Amino acid sequence: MNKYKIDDVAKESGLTKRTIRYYEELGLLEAPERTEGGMRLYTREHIEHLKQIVNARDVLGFSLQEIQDFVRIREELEGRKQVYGQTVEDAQQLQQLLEIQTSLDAQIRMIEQKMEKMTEFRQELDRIYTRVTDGIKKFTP
Amino acid sequence: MNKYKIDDVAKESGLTKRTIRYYEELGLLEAPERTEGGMRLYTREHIEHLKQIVNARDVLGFSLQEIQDFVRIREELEGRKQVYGQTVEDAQQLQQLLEIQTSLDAQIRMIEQKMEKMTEFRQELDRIYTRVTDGIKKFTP
DNA sequence: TCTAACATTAACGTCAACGTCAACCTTTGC
DNA sequence: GCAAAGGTTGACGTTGACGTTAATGTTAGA
Repeated sequence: MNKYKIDDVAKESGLTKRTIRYYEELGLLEAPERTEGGMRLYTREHIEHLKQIVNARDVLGFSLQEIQDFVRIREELEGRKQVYGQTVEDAQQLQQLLEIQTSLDAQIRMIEQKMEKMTEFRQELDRIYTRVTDGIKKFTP
Repeated sequence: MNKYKIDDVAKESGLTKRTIRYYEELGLLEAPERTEGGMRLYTREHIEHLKQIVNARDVLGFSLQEIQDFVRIREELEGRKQVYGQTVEDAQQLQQLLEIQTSLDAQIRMIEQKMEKMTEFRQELDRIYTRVTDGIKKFTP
């Protein structure tokens, strides 16, 4: 089966059920299909998406608000696809793309800055590490 | 003068006075010297230390607790220096160094994992960026 | 020396990001 | 077909990381 209930999703993502619902409530995670009775039915895509969110949260230290900004970009791109058939004005479409590009630019610059700082931090750790191993050598000739 | 009062430190570090005192309360920042009347007098070292904390917090997304772990390592190393004169048993010193080394190992591995994930994230951004610029090209031949 | 400008502690307030609990409804396995 | 297991929506509780305010003391400069 390719439909998952919330507890399956919780187990695979490492999040609690509460958190998963909370992310949906915030608009971070797309609201899944429901059964007749109201039970949420997730797809693989939801799970992958959640893993990305966890990544951004834990690894990049993004707030849920910041992640929201990122998700919005993704959704605007998806949204564009859906209206492809209808004749949305070209100028407007272009305008939208340019805005997304600006947003992306900012995000990429931010990531690069973070990686730079992280490298610095790593080097600091390395320096300390060297000092420690040198110290150990003195005791174990 | 090489002594700073809390407002100077606040201005240079970008933190509020409240936050600076809070970090001291948590043990993140070393308690500074005081005047007769009880006013805190910081040194350049305090300021640099604070900047590192801000970096770890904002860039690496560390919680104050995680930063605390890092600060502890630094302090244990400094602490070792101070007792250098006294005859602390060699075996004990070595033991301490080995513990620090283990701690550092874990931290370095964590950082490396974060950088890996960050690279993934960057690539994802690049992919999206490409799609967007391709979309723009279609409108501007 | 006296006052305006800044510091200190203590205590309560706030906001994000969930945890937890209750009351109730669905599914599932025997 | 029925009980146990699991899901749903509120709603209130908690924790971390500070903000804010009050009451009071300290410094610096005219």
